[in-house]
Amino acid sequence: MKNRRLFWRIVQGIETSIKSGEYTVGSRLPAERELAEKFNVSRPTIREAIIALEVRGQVEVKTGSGVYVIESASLESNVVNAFELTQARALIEGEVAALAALSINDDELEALSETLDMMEKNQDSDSIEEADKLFHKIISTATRNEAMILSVKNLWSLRASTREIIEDYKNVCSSDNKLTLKEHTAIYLALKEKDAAKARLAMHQHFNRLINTLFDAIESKALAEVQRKNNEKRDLYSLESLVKSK
Amino acid sequence: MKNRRLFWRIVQGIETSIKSGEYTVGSRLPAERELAEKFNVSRPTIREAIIALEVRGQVEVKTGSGVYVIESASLESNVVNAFELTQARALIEGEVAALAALSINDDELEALSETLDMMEKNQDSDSIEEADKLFHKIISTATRNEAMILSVKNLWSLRASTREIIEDYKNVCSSDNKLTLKEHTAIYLALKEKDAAKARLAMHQHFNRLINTLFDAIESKALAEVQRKNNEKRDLYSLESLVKSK
DNA sequence: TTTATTTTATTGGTATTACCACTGTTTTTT
DNA sequence: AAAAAACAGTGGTAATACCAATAAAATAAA
Repeated sequence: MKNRRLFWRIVQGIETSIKSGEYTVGSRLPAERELAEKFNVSRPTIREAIIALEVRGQVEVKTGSGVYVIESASLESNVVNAFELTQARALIEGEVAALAALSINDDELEALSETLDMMEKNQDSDSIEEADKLFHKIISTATRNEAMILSVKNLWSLRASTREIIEDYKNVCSSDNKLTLKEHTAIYLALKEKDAAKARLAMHQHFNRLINTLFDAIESKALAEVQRKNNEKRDLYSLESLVKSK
Repeated sequence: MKNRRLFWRIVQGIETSIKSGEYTVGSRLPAERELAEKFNVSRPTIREAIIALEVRGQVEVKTGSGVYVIESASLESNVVNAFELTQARALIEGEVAALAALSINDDELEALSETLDMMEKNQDSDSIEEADKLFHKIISTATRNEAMILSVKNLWSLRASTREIIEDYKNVCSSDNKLTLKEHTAIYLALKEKDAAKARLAMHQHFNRLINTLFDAIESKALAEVQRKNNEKRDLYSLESLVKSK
């Protein structure tokens, strides 16, 4: 997890300065020579950091003028909370399951079955998360649709990107891993029957339970004010209004 | 469109070398000093290019050892064809429409209506594409779910990333823009009624027609051998087997 | 001979310096 | 007052040197 190379430290430093508002959107960063002095590194190192920021789409470099902070720079990732992510996963992976039911093969079914065993035998949270990840990955692969696979992958990296979400998920999964196993099994059976509608439904139920557990987990540790907001949102993120209208 | 800064040329050069198979996946790139000589630039410039490639996730740098090509580096973009993309958009944006139906407001409905006008009045393909893009973007925004919005955005950038897909889409959209307008209107009306199921269905029908048009367009210009393959795939990408099972 | 250790060459990591090209401002000229 | 020229500041690139980590080769030990 350590940033070995020096320029990553600079990237991090500049990023936090952008987030904190020290360098406002659209404004110019200090000159490379100044930044070099400020961070006590050489100018090439500063340049490397700026290029990394540029490739990430956070700054824009104008020759002869300066380095400017792009608008929609930093904020994007943090606005996604665990509920939004879970709802998105429910809807997208629901369709993924339905699609996979039509084209999954015996090898993949076998691989799915193994992840169930893995989840049943190992009780440590790392192994469970590993099995969980593999389970969903196998199903997305079974769709034979690279665009769907990429979408699922993007959602997963979104989950991994935010510390807050990681925390929330960890609490939920490790506590109720028996439920998770049960739901995974239901999905597996639906896929085995090649029943698209049933697979979609099972996937929805899996995530719907996850959403409710998330709410309970957060409520149990949250302040009263937060509770109010969540109760208002509970309807918003619930799948039930969507499911019933089918 | 020109790559002003020198290191972008190097990035491009190395990328094409990776794609062409000159540098195979997992293998080591030539040393920085060699690359500098090969491209006739200085070593710092090579380093900048490598950092850009690293941030993009195409290579991995191991201190003291070398620069290695990441596995999933080159292939991703090209394996997604127009059919896969359209199927994925159908399924995901179908759910997006259903979700949006529950939370869309009057301002957004008004904005949607304007895109319909725009598409009706302007007949040039650029304006139509602009209106199309805006239409789908407004709906995704109406979900109030950043993860869904991001997913739609990712699919759009996937569309823009592959020249082949752009070509295919351009043929379809400009030829049948009256159909597109009609289908967009149906989606709009369903959203106005706040009918999630109807919105999803309308979105599915929109993309299902697109898939079929894509097949026809490609068949009309393709060779006999390609035709055979496509006919086999037609079932695979069709939504009908999914829709009927609901 | 096999294994462990040391040496050595190679590679990336960083710093320093210098000079160029581009940009925006200031000053000078018209 | 407007246009042109000079200037200072910025990023762009190059060259060089030395450091640190790695991996391969040579050596020593078993």
